[in-house]
Amino acid sequence: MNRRTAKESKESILEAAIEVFSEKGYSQTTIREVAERAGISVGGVYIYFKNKEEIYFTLLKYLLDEFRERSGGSIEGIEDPAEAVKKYIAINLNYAQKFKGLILIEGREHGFTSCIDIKKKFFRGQRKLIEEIIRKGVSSGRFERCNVEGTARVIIGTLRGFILSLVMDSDALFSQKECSNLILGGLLKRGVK
Amino acid sequence: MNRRTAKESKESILEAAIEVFSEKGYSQTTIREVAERAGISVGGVYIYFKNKEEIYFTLLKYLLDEFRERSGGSIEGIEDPAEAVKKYIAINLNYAQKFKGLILIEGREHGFTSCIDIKKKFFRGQRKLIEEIIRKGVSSGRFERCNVEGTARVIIGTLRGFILSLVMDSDALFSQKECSNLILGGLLKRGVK
Amino acid sequence: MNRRTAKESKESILEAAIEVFSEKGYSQTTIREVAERAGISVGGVYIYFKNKEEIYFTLLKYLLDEFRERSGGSIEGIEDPAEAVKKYIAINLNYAQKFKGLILIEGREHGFTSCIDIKKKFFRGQRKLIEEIIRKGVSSGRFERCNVEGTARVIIGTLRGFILSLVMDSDALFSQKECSNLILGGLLKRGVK
Amino acid sequence: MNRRTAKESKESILEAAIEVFSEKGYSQTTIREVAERAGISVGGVYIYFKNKEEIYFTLLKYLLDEFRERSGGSIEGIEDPAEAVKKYIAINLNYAQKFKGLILIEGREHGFTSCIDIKKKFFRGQRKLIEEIIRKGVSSGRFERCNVEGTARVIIGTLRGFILSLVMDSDALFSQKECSNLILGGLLKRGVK
DNA sequence: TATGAATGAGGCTTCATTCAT
DNA sequence: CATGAATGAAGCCTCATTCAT
Repeated sequence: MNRRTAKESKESILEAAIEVFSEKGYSQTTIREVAERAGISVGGVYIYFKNKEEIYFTLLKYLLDEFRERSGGSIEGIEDPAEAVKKYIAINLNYAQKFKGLILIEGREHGFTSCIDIKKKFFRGQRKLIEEIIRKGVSSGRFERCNVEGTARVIIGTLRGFILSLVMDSDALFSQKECSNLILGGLLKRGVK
Repeated sequence: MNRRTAKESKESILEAAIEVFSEKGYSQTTIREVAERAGISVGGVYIYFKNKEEIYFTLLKYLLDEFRERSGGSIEGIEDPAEAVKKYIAINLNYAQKFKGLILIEGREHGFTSCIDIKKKFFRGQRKLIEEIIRKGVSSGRFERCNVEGTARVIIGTLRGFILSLVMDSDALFSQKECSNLILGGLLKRGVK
Repeated sequence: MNRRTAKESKESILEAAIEVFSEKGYSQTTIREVAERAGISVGGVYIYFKNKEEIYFTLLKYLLDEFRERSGGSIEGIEDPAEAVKKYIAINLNYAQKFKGLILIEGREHGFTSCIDIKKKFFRGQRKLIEEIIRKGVSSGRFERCNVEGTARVIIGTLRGFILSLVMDSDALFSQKECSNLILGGLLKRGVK
Repeated sequence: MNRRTAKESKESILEAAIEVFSEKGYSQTTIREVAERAGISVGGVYIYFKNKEEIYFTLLKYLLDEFRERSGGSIEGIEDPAEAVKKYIAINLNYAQKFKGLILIEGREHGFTSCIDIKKKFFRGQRKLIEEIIRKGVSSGRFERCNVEGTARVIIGTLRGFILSLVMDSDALFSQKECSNLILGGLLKRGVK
């Protein structure tokens, strides 16, 4: 018997699940492996979660919520929109490095509507955050006038791409600095028409 | 019975496999379904391919090669580096829309070393392509001076992110134009220090 | 914590078990559900019963005993054997309606020797009861001369069939009256040789 | 590999399934055992049947159909309604002895609507058969005037009870003769009352 | 080559039973 | 006595792969 409390057990399962899902993806993750890493029996997992999907869903929800809070909080006080963008990028990349595969990769491998919904909501929220920054940047004159919504979408996409890169070629990363530079400055020469 | 030549059979399997892998991902794809869509028997598939992994590998190789050729060719003659970037982005997004899931998503779901290698090589090649464009842009004075390698990496990452977005929220796409605008122009106001 | 005495606990488990076994059959009944309906913990059940089989066995024994007493008692004073048969049929059908599935259905689903024995003994007892009635009927001239044992067996079988019908097609029941009529009067025309 | 044709395999599975379901009931029957007795692998069973339920359903349908045909056929030509009843009883008991548990017992252990429907239809059909015999017997003057539908219901129930007895106390059977006697003649003395 | 029945390992999930608290 | 987390065996089902034809 294990002396852990129910809460501890549940958490150890979730922690193990983060690891395994991140390493192997949803389909390749077996409950057995999650259980082993969590130091619990296979049946024990089912005390806390109805099924594999629920583990994934719980995890996803938890991580997205945490990220939402964290990213929202860090940016709040920043006046300079360029700084806010940099900060937002930094948080994203750091968080992603930590929970690699989990957050952004899986998405079509299993068609869980619940997951799709929660993700859409999350990305919509993030887009609103970026849009706010851009809008502030534009009205303060720091940013070029642009299609705010489209640009926000592009930035979100960009960051996802970064994270994907993190996952796939774990060696060949690019720096946050280059990333911020590109997004803020673009490729074209200043002053050139 | 069957009129198809060996080559035709093999190709029909690959075509079916593209479809199914794209729709369902690697794990969720069954040989049976591939065989059915290819109009061949289950056993027949194993005449042409050693196993599931080899189908995936062959497919990946084929698509990456084709893309490499196509993207290389389209850009070759373009003088204006900004145009070349736009063109490159357009090709990427079009191609991705066609073969969605296949190219970029799967990759960690199964740890096939062969696939990892081939992908790394591909992305390295693409990066070189971009680096070349950027370098040309910088030396011609059209682009800002910048860390060429880092920037290329970022652009590649960006495009992956776009493609990922295509796959995940198939509704909420952004336009190629916004994408090009951001990459070329950045957010910051022109002429501003 | 719990105010119940041991006896109360045990009884509440048995009551819950009657319900669940009747509703779902032996195999589909889970200890968890019995425990829940009894308002006790899973482990608590095992304080009072060695295992699932023992619960079933105890229950069966209890119900058969109760029925034996009840049916024996009701018939005892009745002089007219036809009335006694009617009464016996009525008691059977009423009791069955109450504990439907339990008594008669399960029985082969699990091969518990203990249960088989107890059932055989019960049915032997019931047969003796019927035989007694028939014998009395025959010697008093009310009943046709017949193979008493065989006829008793048939009647017992008949009643089981009724009860089975009760369980299976809970809508399409037949009346106690028709049942008594058939058993008492048969199909053939009176007076006809 | 097995040389059997698909049809042979499917049949051997069904034959094995009849055996095991009859012996153990639905819940206690494992696919593994059915497969073993059929001389096929576990996976092989699923080539021919979607799942356990489908095996059961197929079997049930087959047996009911066969029985329907057989019993209908045997009775058809018989003029004397009393003979027809005897014959019907004989067929029922013989058939039941052969396929014991399967046909009539299981029914609530699993709540497969498909099975419930098919059984109801079957029993309705059988009832019509009996009703026809009784009606003929009554109009020809051989049988007492009676509630035809109710009586048919009782007879069907009676037979089910017999079969149940067959299954449960496999030793203590009663004879077909006693059964026919009771149903035809009843207990009450001829000419009395 | 081509077929498709067959295999069997392995995944998910359930549940009777145990045991530390 | 009571709890309920934990165990682990066992069941159903899937599917990549093989092989007799």
